[in-house]
Amino acid sequence: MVCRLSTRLLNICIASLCRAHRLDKAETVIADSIRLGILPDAVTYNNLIDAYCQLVGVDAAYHVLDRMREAGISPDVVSYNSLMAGAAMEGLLPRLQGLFEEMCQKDIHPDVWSFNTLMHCFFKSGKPDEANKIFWYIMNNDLSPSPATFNIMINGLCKNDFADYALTLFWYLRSCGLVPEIITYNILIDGLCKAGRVRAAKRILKELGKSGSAPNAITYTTVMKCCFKNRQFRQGFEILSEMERKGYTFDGYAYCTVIAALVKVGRTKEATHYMEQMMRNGIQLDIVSYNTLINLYCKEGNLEVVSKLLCEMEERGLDCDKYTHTILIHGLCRSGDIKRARQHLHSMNMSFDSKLVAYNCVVDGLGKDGQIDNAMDMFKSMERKDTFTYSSVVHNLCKARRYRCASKLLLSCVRNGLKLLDSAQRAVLEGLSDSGFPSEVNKIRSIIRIARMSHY
DNA sequence: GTAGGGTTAG
Repeated sequence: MVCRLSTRLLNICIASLCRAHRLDKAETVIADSIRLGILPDAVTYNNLIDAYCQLVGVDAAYHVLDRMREAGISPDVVSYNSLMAGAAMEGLLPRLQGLFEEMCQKDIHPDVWSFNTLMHCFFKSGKPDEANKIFWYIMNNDLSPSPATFNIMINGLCKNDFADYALTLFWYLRSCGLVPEIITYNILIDGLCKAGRVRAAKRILKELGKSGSAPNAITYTTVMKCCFKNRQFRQGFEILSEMERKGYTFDGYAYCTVIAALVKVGRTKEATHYMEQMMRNGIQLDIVSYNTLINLYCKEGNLEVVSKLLCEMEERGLDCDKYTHTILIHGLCRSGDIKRARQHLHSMNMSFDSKLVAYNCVVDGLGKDGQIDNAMDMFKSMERKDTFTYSSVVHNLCKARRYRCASKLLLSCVRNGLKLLDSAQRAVLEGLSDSGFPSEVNKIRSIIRIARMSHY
């Protein structure tokens, strides 16, 4: 009895050390307890497996499984579920499948958690069909789906362009005896917003209001972000005020959303206010918050603080990502230092897709600097181009009054199934008509109309 | 004891 009670105390202690990321200390406590005759049980090891997965990696966690067996304790479904969650977190689908098989071979029956994790990893690995199969396996084999089953499905479907299917599942959920959670609403609202289905998202938000459960800070951040993405800044900032009025706690996500939006509309003073508040509230900066702050200081032209932040990141062992580089390149272009921007772009050791936005910045920077031929050269050298690449070049060609060249690009853009930004399209059409090519204008208009129809 | 929100180009 005493020993069992002590093991429970040991587990409470280990759980709290793991939460505090103090793995070394947890190991010392376990070793000391064993010396005192207090033996760890399955819960102790499962806690440890979970912590190793999150803090070190699934391989390190697997060693704990070996130690568990050596201590005469059989790993159970929780041990395997934790390991599989670790593999899913690292996106290691084959590893997860291996663990799943190993578990079945050892006659440990997978539960709905195991299947949920498998489904999640299939989605993460870009295999929505496989995930869908698992979902229907759960449904058809009476494995009692949990709310998480639906959350993972709805999230995965939204992120893989199946927003309609996600909506259907949302309405279907109740007939399985489940009630949507706040997470379910948040996932769906975000998914629909990102799919451009703002009206459907509003309907779900209304549904949340009717459900009796309250939106949380994540709901607010999600909806706010959706407004900003659609350039509805006024509405977005109204949601911000409401969030403040109602006393919601801001975390790093909320602060970064607000700061980035304020920077985008040029309200850097207010952005600085929120940044200071974020610092005062002791929010730990991660790579995304550093990028947000670097962007703010770039916009203000305070390059001294930018380099200070970069040093700080390095000291803390945080690597610059594509966003950091793109923000810096954009900052250099804006300050008129196109040469350094180009150098920085070429020093980026990443895939072309990760560099696309940075390329767009430099192409635009060259055009704005009056180097339209250099801009065209860079444009031609690009492996892939998007709406922004075309729009920026077209805009700059119009500025240089090279309307014929701009209209050719506009047409090739349409042929590639891309839409030019309205402002760029207008610039071409107005330019052509002003410089005496009205028939050209009509031709382009009808080609655009036909292209749009064929895309529907 | 899973699952959700944040950063770049116009």
